[in-house]
Amino acid sequence: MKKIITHKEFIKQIETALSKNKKTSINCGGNLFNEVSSKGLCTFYVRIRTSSLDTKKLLGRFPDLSLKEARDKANIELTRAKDENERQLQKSSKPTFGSYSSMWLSFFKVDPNSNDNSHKNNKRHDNLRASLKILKGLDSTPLDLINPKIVDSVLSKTDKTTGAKRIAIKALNQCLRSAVVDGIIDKNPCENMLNSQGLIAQRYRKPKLKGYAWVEAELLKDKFFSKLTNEPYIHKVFYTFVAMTSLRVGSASELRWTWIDFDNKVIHIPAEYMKMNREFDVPLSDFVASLLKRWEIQCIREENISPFVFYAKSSLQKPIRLIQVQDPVTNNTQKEVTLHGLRKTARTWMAKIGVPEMIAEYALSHEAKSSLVAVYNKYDYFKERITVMRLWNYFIYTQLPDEFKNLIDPPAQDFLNKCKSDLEDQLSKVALFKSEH
DNA sequence: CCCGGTGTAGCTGCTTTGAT
DNA sequence: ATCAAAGCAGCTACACCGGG
Repeated sequence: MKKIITHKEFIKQIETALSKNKKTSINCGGNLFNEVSSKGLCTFYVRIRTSSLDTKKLLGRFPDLSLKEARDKANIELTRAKDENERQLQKSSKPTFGSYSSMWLSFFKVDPNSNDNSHKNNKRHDNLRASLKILKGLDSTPLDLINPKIVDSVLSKTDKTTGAKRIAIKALNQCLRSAVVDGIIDKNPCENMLNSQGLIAQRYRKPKLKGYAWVEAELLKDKFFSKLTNEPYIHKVFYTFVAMTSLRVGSASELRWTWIDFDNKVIHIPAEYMKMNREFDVPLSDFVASLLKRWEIQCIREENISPFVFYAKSSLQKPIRLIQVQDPVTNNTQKEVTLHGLRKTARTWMAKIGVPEMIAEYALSHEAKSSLVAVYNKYDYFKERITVMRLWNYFIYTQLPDEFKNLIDPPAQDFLNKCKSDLEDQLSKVALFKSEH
């Protein structure tokens, strides 16, 4: 290493260099040197040499900048370069996203020889693999250099749908979270990539939905039933059943013939098939009874003997897959109605015809508003619900197109008349109540 | 190559808990 | 006593896959 020269020596060298009228370099030691140009400009430079680069950086000109000042400046630059280099070295020691993610992914691969995970399959693994494929552009990036901006630029180059990209970001986050736990990176900069309000987040965020879609009861015919007239028999029975009983689709899909008591006019649903593990009795109206009876006869005629009222296509021993009945509804109604939304429809209608809050809530199998009431009030309003259900089912019946009405034995005319007058009575009571206030 | 079946993620809305 | 946040269970959407 060149020894550090003194101020006196430096001045002397500058003078000789200037007199030469020729480009000369004066080495001042410690990576600092001064280049004297042919035109007499004396410029200080510091040489910065690390593993990745070898360059000189301009510090200033003599005599504006003294030798001492230049040396101080040079030292600052050198230490900064050294730090930078160390960070770079550290960075490059981190594994790349490609290598880490493939290791991470292999964890989800189900080992067929292990009897521990016999209930699993490779769906999850395959889905994650698909997401990582979308992020292939990140494979050569070290883990600690991944940030939302880079992810965004990689994603914008692919032609996948926004939904697929969003899922890819979720997968990326899961992977990076694992990397944090493994101690490879300190934090995941993409953690809030989908949650924050930034421009990048907005590009991938899912538009918020306003609850489950539903329509007013009066629109059920046009917006729901009429759009499903071409569905198979079993689906039509399911839709009518769900609309009339206002059960959750999960409970309805599990319905077994043994739960239905035609004699006592009740459907008894065991606790394990209801939300919150509460057993639930549904009053069986004449409409629903007829609907189910005719369906049962049809099943026997077609020799589809199943413990389930709504059985799966794949096996008579399995309940119907919800997606089977769900998809036609979402597709045919242009997402204006969902099966769960029918409960809202029923609840709104009941409020409109003046059914007391308590009875309506029980009809939908909701817990009483106050837990104190729930503890002391064991009465389940079953008797009252019989009437409510009869009126609601009569109303649904009036909403059914012919293709659905055919599923039910034509009720006796005087029964229909009674339902009609009962409903009108109830409506007039509400009208009176309204007019007095 | 399409159609229907499948598991999972994320979301919704009810229920419970906790704070005032 | 009241209200809002957190927790939880169920619902829908999504992407994939295998069989026709």
